[in-house]
Amino acid sequence: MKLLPKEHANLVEQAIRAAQAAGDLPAFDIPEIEVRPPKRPEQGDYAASVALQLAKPAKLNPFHIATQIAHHMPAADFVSAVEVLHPGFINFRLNPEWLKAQVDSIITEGENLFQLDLGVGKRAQVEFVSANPTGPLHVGRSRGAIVGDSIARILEATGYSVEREYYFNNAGVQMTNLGNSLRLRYLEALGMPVEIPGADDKTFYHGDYLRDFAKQLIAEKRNTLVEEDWLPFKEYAEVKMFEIIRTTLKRVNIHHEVFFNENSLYDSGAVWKILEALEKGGYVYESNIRENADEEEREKAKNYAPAKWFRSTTFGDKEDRVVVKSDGNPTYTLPDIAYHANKIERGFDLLVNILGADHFTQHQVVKYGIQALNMDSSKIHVILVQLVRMIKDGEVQKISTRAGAIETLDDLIDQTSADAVRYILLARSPDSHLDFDLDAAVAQTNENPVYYIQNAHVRCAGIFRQTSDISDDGADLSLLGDAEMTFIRKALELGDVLEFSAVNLEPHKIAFYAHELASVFHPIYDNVRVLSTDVSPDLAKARLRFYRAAQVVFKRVLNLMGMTAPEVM
RNA sequence: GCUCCCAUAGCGCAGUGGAUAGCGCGUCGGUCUUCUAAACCGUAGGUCGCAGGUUCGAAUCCUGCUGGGGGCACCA
Repeated sequence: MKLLPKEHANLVEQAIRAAQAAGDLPAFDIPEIEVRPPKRPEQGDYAASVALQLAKPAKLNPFHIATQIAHHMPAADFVSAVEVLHPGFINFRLNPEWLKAQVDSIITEGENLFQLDLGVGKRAQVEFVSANPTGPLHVGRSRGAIVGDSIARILEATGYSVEREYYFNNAGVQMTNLGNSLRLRYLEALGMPVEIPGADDKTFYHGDYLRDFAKQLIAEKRNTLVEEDWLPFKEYAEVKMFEIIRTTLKRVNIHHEVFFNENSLYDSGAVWKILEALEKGGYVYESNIRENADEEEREKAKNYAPAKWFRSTTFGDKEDRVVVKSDGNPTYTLPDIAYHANKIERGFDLLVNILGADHFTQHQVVKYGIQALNMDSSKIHVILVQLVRMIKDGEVQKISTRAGAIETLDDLIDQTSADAVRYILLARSPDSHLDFDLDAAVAQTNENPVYYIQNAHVRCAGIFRQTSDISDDGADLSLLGDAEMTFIRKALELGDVLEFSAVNLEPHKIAFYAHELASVFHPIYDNVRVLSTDVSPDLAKARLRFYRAAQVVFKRVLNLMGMTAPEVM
C-alpha cells in the first residue's frame, strides 16, 4: 500500500524541479515538503503548503509559486485533480477509480495491512513493566505496561524485530521485607502468637495476597518452616508473585520474551566493572558529602561514613549521586547504569524504555552514567508516562503496594474488560495525567469508546453471517458510492498514522485514529445496506466487498492496540 | 528553592508552524417491521491560563508569570 503523503510530496518535489529547469521558478533549496489531508473536504484529499514557505526564498508571491508547481505536476495514477487556492495551497484530489481499486488491495494485504519496512533488518527492544515481585500489578504500572506493549506492536508493524524485556530485582531490602512479611503471615495462619505490624509500619506488606500465599504454603509444607528465617519465604513469595504477574499480563495480551534479573549483573561482575570504568574516567570520588554541598548539608553529613559518589554534574546533573553506600553496597544507580550498558552492548538498533514520570531523575542519572562510559546513549529512548490516579466514589485513591491499598490491574479487568482497560490506558498522550474514573469506566461500559470501535468490526461480521451464500469475488467496485469512498480515504491514512506513531513512539495516535475510523464507518453502515430488496445483486456484491475491506482495517487496527476483534458482542 | 509534565467547550481529552480549532461524555430534540440502536441525525456550547516575543502565518516555537500534579534519600 502507498503512503499517500509521501507519494504526493514526491510529485511536488518533481514539479518544483521541473519548474526550475524550465525557468518558471528561480533557483532555491527545496525544503522538506509536507503533505497531509486538510481539515475540510472542499480543500481536497491531500494538501501541500510548501508554496507559502517558498515565498520568501523565491521572492515571489505564494499563489504564483503554487500555480507554477501545479502546472509542472507530473501525472500519477492516484491523482485526478490538482487545484491551487489562495493564498497558495496546492490541493490534490484522489482518483475515484484508483480509490475504489484500493478495496481489493486492502483485502489482499489482510492482516499485514500497511506493514511497513521502516525497521526491516533492525532489532528493537522495549523494556516495560519491570515491577519487582513484591505485589500484584497495580494501576500505576498498568499504564506503562499497555503503552510499552503497544509500542512493541507498532514497531513490529513497521518491520522491526522486537524483543519485550522485563527488568527486575529479587534481592534487596524490599524483598527481605516481603519474606519477613510472609513469614509472619505464615506463623499467624498456623495460629502461633505473632504480632502483625500496624498499617504505618513501612517494612511490612499488608496486602491480602500474602495471607493467601501463607495458606498455600501451609498446604504444601505444613509447619516445617516454623524455625526458618525470611529467606525461604522470600523465595516462595517471589515465585508465586511472578506467576501472578505473568498471568495478569497475559490477561491483557502481554508477554515478555526476556526477564532480566538485576542479580545477573552482580554474578557477572558487570556492576563492579562499570564502577571501575567510572573510576578510571575520574568520575568517582569518595567522601561523606557531595562536592559543592552547602554549609547546612555539610553540618548534617558530619558524622556520615564516606561513600562513593558519581560526579554526574560533569554532564549537567544538578548534584552528584551516590553509587556505593558507606556500607559498601551499591545504590540502585550503579546496576541500573550497568544494565543499560548491557543493553547497548547487545547490539539493538533501538532501545525503548517505558518509565513512570516519578523515575525522571533516575533515568537522567543513568544517561549521564552511559555518557561517562563513553557509550552512545542516543539509541535509548525513554517514554515517561505520567501518573495514573484512581478515582473511586469521586475521590482519589491512594496507591501503595506496601500498605496493601492497591487497585490492581486484575481488579480493573474484572470490573471492566481487558480490551477496555487497554483502550482507556492507551487513549491518552503519555505526557498527560490520567485519572482513571473507575465508576465511570464501569457504569459507562456501554458508551466506552472501545465498544464503539469493536462494534464496527462486529457489524461487518454480522453482515457476513447473513450472506454466506453470496460470493463477493469479482465484484464490480465501480458501483460503490461516495460514502464508501469516504471510509476508504480514511482507511488509507492508517499507514501514515502507523509510521508517525512508530517514529515518535506515540501509540496513543493509533487509539484516536481507531475512534475516528469507527465514527466514519457507523453512519455509512446505517445507510449502505447489503441485504435489502432495493439493492441489486451486483450492488450487493460490491458492498459486500467493501465491508470485507472495512473488516480487515478494523481487525488490523484493533490488533495493533493489542485488543480483540470480536465477531459478536 | 531546583526540575519534569499539564492548562483548549460544563466535564474528560485530541490537535506534525498553515485554510473557518476538533472528538467523547453531558444538554436539548428526533430515528429501529430491513445485515447488532453498544448505532445514527440534528442542536447548543471557545478570550486555546495570562503577558510579551519570533514568523507571511502561533493552540503549536521562545521568554516571563499564574495555577495544578510529579521528582529532588547513602530507598527501588
